[in-house]
Amino acid sequence: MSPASFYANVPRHLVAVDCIIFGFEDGKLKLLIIKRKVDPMEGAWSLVGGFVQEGESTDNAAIRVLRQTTGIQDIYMDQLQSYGDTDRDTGARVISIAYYALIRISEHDRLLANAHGAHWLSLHQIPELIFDHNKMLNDAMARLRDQAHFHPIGFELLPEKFTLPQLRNLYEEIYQRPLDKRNFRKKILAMDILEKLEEKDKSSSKKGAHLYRFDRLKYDALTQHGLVFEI
Amino acid sequence: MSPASFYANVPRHLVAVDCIIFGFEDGKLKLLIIKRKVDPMEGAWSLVGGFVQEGESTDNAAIRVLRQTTGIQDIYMDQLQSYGDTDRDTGARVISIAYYALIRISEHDRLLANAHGAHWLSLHQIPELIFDHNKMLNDAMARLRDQAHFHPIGFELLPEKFTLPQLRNLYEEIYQRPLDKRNFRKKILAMDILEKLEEKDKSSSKKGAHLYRFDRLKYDALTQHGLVFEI
DNA sequence: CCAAAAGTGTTGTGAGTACACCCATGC
DNA sequence: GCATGGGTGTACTCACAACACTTTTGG
Repeated sequence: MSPASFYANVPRHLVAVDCIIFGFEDGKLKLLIIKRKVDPMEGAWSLVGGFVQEGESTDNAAIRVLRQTTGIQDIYMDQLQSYGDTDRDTGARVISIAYYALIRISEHDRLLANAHGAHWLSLHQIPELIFDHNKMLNDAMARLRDQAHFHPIGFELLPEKFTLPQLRNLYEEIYQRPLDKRNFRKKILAMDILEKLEEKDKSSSKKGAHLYRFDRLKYDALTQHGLVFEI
Repeated sequence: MSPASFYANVPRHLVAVDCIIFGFEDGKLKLLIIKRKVDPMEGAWSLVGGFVQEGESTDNAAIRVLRQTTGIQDIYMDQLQSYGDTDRDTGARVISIAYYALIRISEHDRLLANAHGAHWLSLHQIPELIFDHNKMLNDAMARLRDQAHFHPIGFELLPEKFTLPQLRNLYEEIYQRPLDKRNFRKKILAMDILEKLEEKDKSSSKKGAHLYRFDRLKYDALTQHGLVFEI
C-alpha cells in the first residue's frame, strides 16, 4: 500500500477552535464572549472561535482566532480538550478543540475587545451559549481550579503589580469559597516568590495596601530546588 | 450569509485517534503497541490508532479503533488531549486526538491482542515510537498519575479480586516510588471502600494474602457524603 | 525448621485551620 | 474621631511519615 493510498479516501472534517477566555476585574472572574455573526444561531452568545486553516497548527489557530476576533494577543493559553460529538454543531459536523486563556483586563484590551464586538461578562451572569459551549466553560472552570491549585497561573489574571487582598480575592473567586486572610498571607509569603514593593495601592482603602510583584525567575529557581507551589 | 456558505469553502482535515492503552501484569505497568502496517514508517512501533469516520464521534472512533485493532472492548477510556502540529505526521497533515485507556490484562485479552499483532511492553522497555507518540505516552503517564491520586481508577487495571500487596505494587508502579506497607493499608482501608473476601490468594506467598473487591456502590455513596479518595 | 511474604501500632512532626485585635488614613 | 479596609500571631488538630516485629505455611 503506498502512502498516497493510505491517506487518500479518508474522510476529512471541519475542525474548529473555541477559546474560553477568563479575565479578572472589579474583584470578579469574567468571561469574554461574543454575539455570533453567522447562521445558524446568529445573534446568540458564543465563545470566540473559528476554523483551523490548512497548514496551520491548532495552537496557532487558537492564537489567530483570538487576535482576529478580539485584538488580544500574547497571553497565557493552553489546550483544554477536544469536543467531537457528531451533532454538537447544528450547522455541520465540526470537531472543536477548546483552548482556555487567562488575560489581564486593561483599558487597552477592553477597547480592543469592544471594537470587535466582544463582551466581558461576570461568570455569574453567563447566558445560554450556543452548542456545547456551556459545557466547555464548565470544563474550563474545573481546569482553572485544578491548575490554580498547584501552578502560579493566578498572576496571569492580575496586573503586574497587585496587592495581597487582590490576590486573595482572585483565589476566592476561582475556588468559590472564602479564604482566611492571615493564613493566605502566611502561605503565599512563605513561598518567597513575591517581591514586596515600596508603593501602596490606595484605591480600595484609606490605609492602602502594599503592592507586590510575582518574581518568576525566583519561582523558577526555587521550583528547581523542590518548591511546590500550592494555594 | 446562509448556513451553507458559512461552512462551505472551509478547509477540511484528516482527524485521527490514537490510544495509549495501559495494563498491569506481573507487577509491572505495561503499554499496548503495534507494528505499523502502512507507509510511511511501516514496521515501526506505534500506538493503536485510526481515522475518524464520517458521522462518527471521536469517542466512538477511539472505541472502534481499539476494538478493530486489538479485539479489546468495554474498558475505561478517556480523552487525553489533541495534537495539532502541522508536521506531526510525516505522511500527511493529520490532527490526532489521543485517548488513554486502562485495561485488565487477562488471557482473553492477551490472545485477542496477539491475534491482531499487538504487544504488551513494560513501560521501561518502550522503544522509539512513530511521530509524536512518545510525547503522547509521556502526557498520558502524567495524566494517569494525576488521575490515580484522587480517583479510584487503579481498580480498572486489576482483576475484580485483588490483594492489598498487589494494589500497593500497582500504585508504586504508577508513582514510581515505594510506598510504606503499613501506611498504605491504613489509608486505603480507612476509606472503607473495599470488601474483604474470605478467600486468600496464595500465588505469591505461602501465607497467602486476603483478596479484596472494590465496592463501587459504597464508594459512590460515600463520595456523595464528602469522601475524597486519595492515595 | 526456615525462608518469604503478609499482616499489625505507635510516635513525632509539620501543615492546615480557626480565630480577634490593632493600625493607618481620608473624610 | 470614626469608619474602612490592611495587617499581624498563636494554639489546636489531624494527617503523614518513619519505623520493626510477629504470623503463617509450603517446601
